[in-house]
Amino acid sequence: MSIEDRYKLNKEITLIDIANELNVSKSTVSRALQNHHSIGAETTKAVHELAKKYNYQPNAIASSLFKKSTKTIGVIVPILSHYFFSTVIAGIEDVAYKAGYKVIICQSHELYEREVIVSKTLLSAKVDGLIVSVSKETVNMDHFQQFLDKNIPLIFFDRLPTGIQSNSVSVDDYEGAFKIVEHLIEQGCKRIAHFTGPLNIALAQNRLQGYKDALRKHHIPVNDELIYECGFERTQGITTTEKLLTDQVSVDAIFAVCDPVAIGVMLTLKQKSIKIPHDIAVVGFNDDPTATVIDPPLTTVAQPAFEIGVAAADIFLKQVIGPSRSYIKEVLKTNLTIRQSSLRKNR
Amino acid sequence: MSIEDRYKLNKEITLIDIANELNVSKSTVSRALQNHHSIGAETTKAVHELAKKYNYQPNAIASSLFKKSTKTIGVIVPILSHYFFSTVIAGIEDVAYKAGYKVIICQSHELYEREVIVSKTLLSAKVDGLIVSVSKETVNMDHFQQFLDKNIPLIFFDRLPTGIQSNSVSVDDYEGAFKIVEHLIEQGCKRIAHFTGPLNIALAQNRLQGYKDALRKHHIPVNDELIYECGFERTQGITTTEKLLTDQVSVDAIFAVCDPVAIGVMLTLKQKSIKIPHDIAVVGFNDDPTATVIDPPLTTVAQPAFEIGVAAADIFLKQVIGPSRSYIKEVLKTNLTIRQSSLRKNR
DNA sequence: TATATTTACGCAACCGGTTGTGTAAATATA
DNA sequence: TATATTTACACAACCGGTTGCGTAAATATA
Repeated sequence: MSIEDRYKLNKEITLIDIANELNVSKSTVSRALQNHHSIGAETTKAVHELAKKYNYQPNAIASSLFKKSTKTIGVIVPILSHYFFSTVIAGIEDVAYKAGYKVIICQSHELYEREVIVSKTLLSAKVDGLIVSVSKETVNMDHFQQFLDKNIPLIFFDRLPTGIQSNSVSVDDYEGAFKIVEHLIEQGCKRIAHFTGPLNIALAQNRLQGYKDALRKHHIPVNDELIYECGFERTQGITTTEKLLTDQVSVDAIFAVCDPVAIGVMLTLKQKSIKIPHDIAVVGFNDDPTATVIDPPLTTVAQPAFEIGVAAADIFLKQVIGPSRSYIKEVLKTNLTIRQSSLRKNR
Repeated sequence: MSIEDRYKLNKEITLIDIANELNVSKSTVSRALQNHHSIGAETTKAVHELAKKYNYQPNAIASSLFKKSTKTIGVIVPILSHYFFSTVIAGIEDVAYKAGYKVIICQSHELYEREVIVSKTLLSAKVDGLIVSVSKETVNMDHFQQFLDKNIPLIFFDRLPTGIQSNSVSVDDYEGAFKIVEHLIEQGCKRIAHFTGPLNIALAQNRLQGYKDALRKHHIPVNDELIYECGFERTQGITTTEKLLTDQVSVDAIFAVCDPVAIGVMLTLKQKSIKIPHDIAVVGFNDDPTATVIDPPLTTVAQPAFEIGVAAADIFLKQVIGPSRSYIKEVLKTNLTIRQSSLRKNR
C-alpha cells in the first residue's frame, strides 16, 4: 500500500512508508530525521518534507524499547487533591517538560498495598526515574529497593522513608515547628497542644520534636496529654478537636501538623463559639490557599511546594546525566507566616 | 550468562533468561506466564516459580509495541492544583486502575501551544485514550482530530470544545446557573451581577445563559453592565470585585462563575467591610472544600467532580471494548447547595 | 491395528524504530 | 595513475515480548 493510501485510511505512518516512497532504506530515513551527517542533504530534505506532509509521528514505544529510555518520570503521591501535592507535581512537571520528559502520576491513596502495586507498574513501564511521597501506612520499603538496584533515580519528597538511603527533598520540618511553637510562646501561650501526623512518618516525628524542643527551651514542660496523634485530613482535625474538648483538656493553643487539620480545628472551635486566638490560638503547617480564607487567617509555616517539585525533578535530571554513588539530600527553608489566628498580644 | 548471574548483577531478567534456564523456548515461557492451555502443567509451574524467584518484571514497552496497546490513558487538564481537576483525575484514576490502566497526566497551564505539544506527545506515547478539559485559550481543535482519525477514544469533560464531535462528560451548567440565580431572586436580590469565565468556553456561555434566563423568567431586565468577564482564578475574582466597586455599580448579589472567584469576591467585600449576604449576597459554582471554610459559608452549585472522572473513564472503557460510531454525551446533575452567603431572608 | 485428535512445545515472523558494519561510488592524496 | 579517504546509503541485528503455524509424541477413537 502506498503512503498516500495509508495516510488516507488514517493508518499509522511509519519509517518504512517514507522509505518505500523515496526508495531508500528505513535506516536512512531514521538517520535523516535525526539529521545525521552521513545522509545526503537532498535525501534529508526529502525525508523531512514527506514526514511533514504525512504528519509522521514517531512511535515512542518502539524507540523506547531499543533505547531503554522512555523519557518518562513516575510520580507517586498519597493523594492528588491536596493543594500541596498537586503543587509539587506542577513543579515536577514544569522541569520535566522542559527537559523533554513526560510525567506519569499515580496515587497510593495512603494505602501501602496500592503503593507496592503502582511502583511495580511503573517499574514495568520502564520509567526513567521515580519521585515519591510515601503513604502513611508504608513502613516496609522493599518495593523501592528495585529502583535503586537497577540504578533508576529515586527521589523522595515530603514524606521521607526510614531505612532506605536515597535522594530526597524536604523542608526543615523541625525548624519550622520549632519556630512556630516559639512564636506561640511569645504570644503568651503556655498550654500548647499538638495534633501530630502518623508517627511512623519522619516529618511528623520532626515536627513533634521541634514542638517539644521549643517548649523545653522556654522551660515549659512537655505534657503528653497535650499531644494527640491525628492525621493529615480536615476531618481528623475536627474529630481530634472534639476529643480534646470532651476530654476537657485546658489549652490555650493548638499546633496542627498541617493546614487541613488546622482548618478542621478552627471550624470546630468556631462552631463551639471558642474565640480564636483569644481563647485558643491555632497554627498549622503548609500555607494552603485556604489559610487566607478562614477567619481569622491562619498562622502557618509556608512550604515552597512548587520549588520542592522543581528540586526533585532537578535531582532526577542530574542523576540521569551523571549517575553518582552519592545521594543528594536537599532541605529547603520554611517561612513562618504569621496571621491573626495566633496573635494574642495587642499591637 | 546464567540467570543467577544476571540477577546478582541487577541486570534485567527477561523471558530468554528463564527460557535458557529451563531449556525451553521463549515462546513457551511467554505462554506459560499467560497460563496458556497449550503449555504443560509442570512447565507452567516451573516458569512461574523461576519468574517469582528472580522477580521477573515483564517489559511493558516490548509488550505494548506488539500489542499496540499501552494500557495508558492520557489526561490533559488546564491546571492540576485546582480541587476540581485533581478530584476529577482521582475519579479517572480510580476506574483506570481497576481496569489495569495507567494514567499519564499533563497540564496545559491554560496555554493553547502547550496543549498542542502535550497532545502530540501523548499521541507519540501511544496512549489508548485521551481525556481532556481544554485550556481557556483553545479555539482551534485540530490537534485533537488526529485522535479521532486514529480511533483513539477521546473524551472531553467540563470544558467542552466547540466544533468537534466527540464524547463528553459535563454537568448541566445552564440549569445549575439558572437554579442558583433563581435562588438569589427568591432571596429578594434584584441587581445580580455575574462574573463570567472566558466566553469562548461553552460552560461559561451556558452559565451566563442560565443567569440571563433566570432573570428574564422573573421579569428582571438583563443589564450588561452587571456582567463582568472575569476568569477562573481567585485573583481575578479580587480584581473584578475591585473594578465593580470603583465603578460604583450598585448590586445586591454577585454570581461568580466558580468558587475560587467567589472566594476572591468575598475576601474583597469583607476587606471593604461590606456585609455578606446583607449588603451583597455571593454565590459560586463547584463546591470547593473552601466553600465551607469561608465565613459566611458559600452557597454554590455542587458538581460531582469525582463522578465526572469516573464517567469519563467509563466512557473510555466502553469505547475501547466496542468502538462505536456514535458519541456518548453524558450530562450530570448539579446540586444547589445553599449556605449562609446567600441567605438574606430571616428564617 | 490404523486413523484421528489432543497435548506440548519450537520456529520464526512481527511490532517500529536504532545503530554497527559493510560497501560502492566519488573525491582526495601520494 | 594507484592508493587513501570520504560520502551516502543498504543490510541486518537488535530491543523483549507475542502469536500463527508446524510437528512429534501421546492419547483417543474407529
